[in-house]
Amino acid sequence: MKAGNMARRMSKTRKTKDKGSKSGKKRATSYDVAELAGVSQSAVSRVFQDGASASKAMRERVMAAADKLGYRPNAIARGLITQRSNMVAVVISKLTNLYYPEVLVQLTQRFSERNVRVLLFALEREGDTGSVVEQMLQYRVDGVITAAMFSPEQLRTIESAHIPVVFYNRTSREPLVSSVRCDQEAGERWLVDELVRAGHRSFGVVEGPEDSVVSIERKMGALNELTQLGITDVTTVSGDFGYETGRACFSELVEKRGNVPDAVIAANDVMAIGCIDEAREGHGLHVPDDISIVGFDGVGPARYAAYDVTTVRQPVQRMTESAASMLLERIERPELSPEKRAFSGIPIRGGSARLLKTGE
Amino acid sequence: MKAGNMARRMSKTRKTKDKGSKSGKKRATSYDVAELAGVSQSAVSRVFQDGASASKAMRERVMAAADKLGYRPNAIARGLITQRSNMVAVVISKLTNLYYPEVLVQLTQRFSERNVRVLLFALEREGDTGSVVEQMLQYRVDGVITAAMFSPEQLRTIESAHIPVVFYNRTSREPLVSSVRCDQEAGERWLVDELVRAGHRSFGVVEGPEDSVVSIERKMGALNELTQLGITDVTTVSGDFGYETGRACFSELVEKRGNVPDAVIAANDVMAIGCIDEAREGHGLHVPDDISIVGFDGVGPARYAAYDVTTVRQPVQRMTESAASMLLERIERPELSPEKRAFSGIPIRGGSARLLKTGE
DNA sequence: TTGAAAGCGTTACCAG
DNA sequence: CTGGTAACGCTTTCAA
Repeated sequence: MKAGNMARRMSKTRKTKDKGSKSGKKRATSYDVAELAGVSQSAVSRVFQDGASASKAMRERVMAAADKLGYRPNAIARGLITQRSNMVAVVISKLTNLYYPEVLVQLTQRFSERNVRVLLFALEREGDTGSVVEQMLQYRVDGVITAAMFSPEQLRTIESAHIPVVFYNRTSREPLVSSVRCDQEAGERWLVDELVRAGHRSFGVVEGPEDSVVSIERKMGALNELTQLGITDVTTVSGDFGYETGRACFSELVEKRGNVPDAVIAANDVMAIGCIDEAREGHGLHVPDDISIVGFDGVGPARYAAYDVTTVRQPVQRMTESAASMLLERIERPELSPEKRAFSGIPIRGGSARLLKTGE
Repeated sequence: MKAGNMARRMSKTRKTKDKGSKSGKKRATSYDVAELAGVSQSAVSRVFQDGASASKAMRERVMAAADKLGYRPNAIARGLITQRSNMVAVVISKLTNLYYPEVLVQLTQRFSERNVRVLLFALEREGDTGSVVEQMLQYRVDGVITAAMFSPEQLRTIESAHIPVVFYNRTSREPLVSSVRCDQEAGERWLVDELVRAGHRSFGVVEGPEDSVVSIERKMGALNELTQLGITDVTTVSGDFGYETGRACFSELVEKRGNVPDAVIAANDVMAIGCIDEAREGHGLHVPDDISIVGFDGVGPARYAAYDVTTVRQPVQRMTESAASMLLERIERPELSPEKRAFSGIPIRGGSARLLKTGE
């Protein structure tokens, strides 16, 4: 029973011999450090842990040996024994509104601060989720944040592995999953209310890709509120969240109606900008005198002087912060029940819509 | 010597007993599958490998058992024994031109296709590289793609761990590192040449953050070519790649000069757009009749009708593809020497600059 | 083709 | 506080 371990230590010893202190071929292990420091391997392990018990003298000897050898604890090996990879999966797809590059960066930073690494998955089509699920499970991620949809079956697969999931701006019908989202219905309601208050009566609605949940939420939010207010002159067309289809949609809208509506509600800022350009160039209209155009998101270009889009900004910072902590909490305490958080968007009164002054 | 292993198998057996086929508490291992299939653990391992030798019968038995148990090979354990994590680090920073959200997505997809996972690192400040290096080494990534700078010392640290590195749009003075970049000097040269050919004689140059290598390359590319052509009436101001500073820079430029230059060369499209807005709104100028303004990157907003920026587009697709394959090649064959690839940008003649017609 | 056994580099547990 | 030893879940010889 001891033989095995002796053999191991011997082989270690051999390895250490045939390498200099720096440029050796294989990376140093805790055994190498232990040997150099003249202590046990367990001691080395403890020195590199958080709540470890190690005397000051020990700590110093070990540290000295460690950085002489360029030793770094192997996170892979650690993950194997602790059953914690300290990695979370972040899933995005083409349909994910990447007009916020910050989302990814901020999420990563939030996790970094808490000593958690991010394994990034990008889906070509939304349908690729299958292999992604497979991969995250193989890599034993501790949790998942997804801005893409998973099928109920995939969700069950993940859940059966006891991996907590947080949806980002994707509300799932499943009641038992956690999510963080911007309250898009409320945002659309604000936009519609303001437009109607200012006298707009006929509307065009430009929706995004048919399979985007975000787009559907926004469209329904707007349509419901319009109905609520008794507005029936509403025409809907759909694009893909991109600038070009924004332009195309505007023309299609006008053609379909046979006239220009009082206002256009676009599913996002980029399409709103497309609409503005097409209204101006393609139809000689003045924005907002002839027509009001509003978007959603509050991305950078919406603030460019040429557009100054009236929109609702997503509180990205708070959303990412929230998503990260919800996930980490659930990793720490798996018994926690799912939770859905919705953040209100921030209304922005730009020059692209003719609204009443605040307080009027 | 045998005792240890017996104990192991016994404990496995026990575990299997107290769990149903699906909702058990712990995840199934190859031992569990082996037992259920009535074969050895090695056999299971082989079935889940690529070039393995396993009879058809065996394969079927094992597969059946495996998905009854919801078994998935543990990539962490595999990495430990094979010394290959199949993960690469991708490093970005705030200064990284994230106006291309695609870069990250495409890189990730390129790696995915080749069965390699991406570990994402985002730096708050460029200075944070220290802990990032530490983390990538701890996680034993097989390679690194970085769009942030590393100090020579950090570079040596990584190299001494025999981890190949590819720089993305960061040329390093070090001759021994691989890199993929857009040839920004050439791009700026094209812009300057076209402007001068069309009669522009006085210039403003708007550079980005002082510590951004990309910005410096672009500025130097433009200044050198201007000098080359004998143009001396050049004023330089600097911003931070953002829209607001683009606007501020334009005003600063005019104030500093006491007049309006014939053309402005901005370090990127976003600042060019800022300049255009400020020229129009702040100074009542007409673009391009009163002044020509050019940018760099070829981002989406540069194509919006209100700006139509004359610019040079980076061939993002080819660059990411190239970066990914360069890195994977070097992971496969560590003896390969470093290589630097520069891709020409794609000139775009937009309406923001008064240029001669092609062929004139 | 198959199975037994030895690691991979850690942490966890248990005596001293 | 310290050291010895058993996992963790896999791949990889080496015999059979």
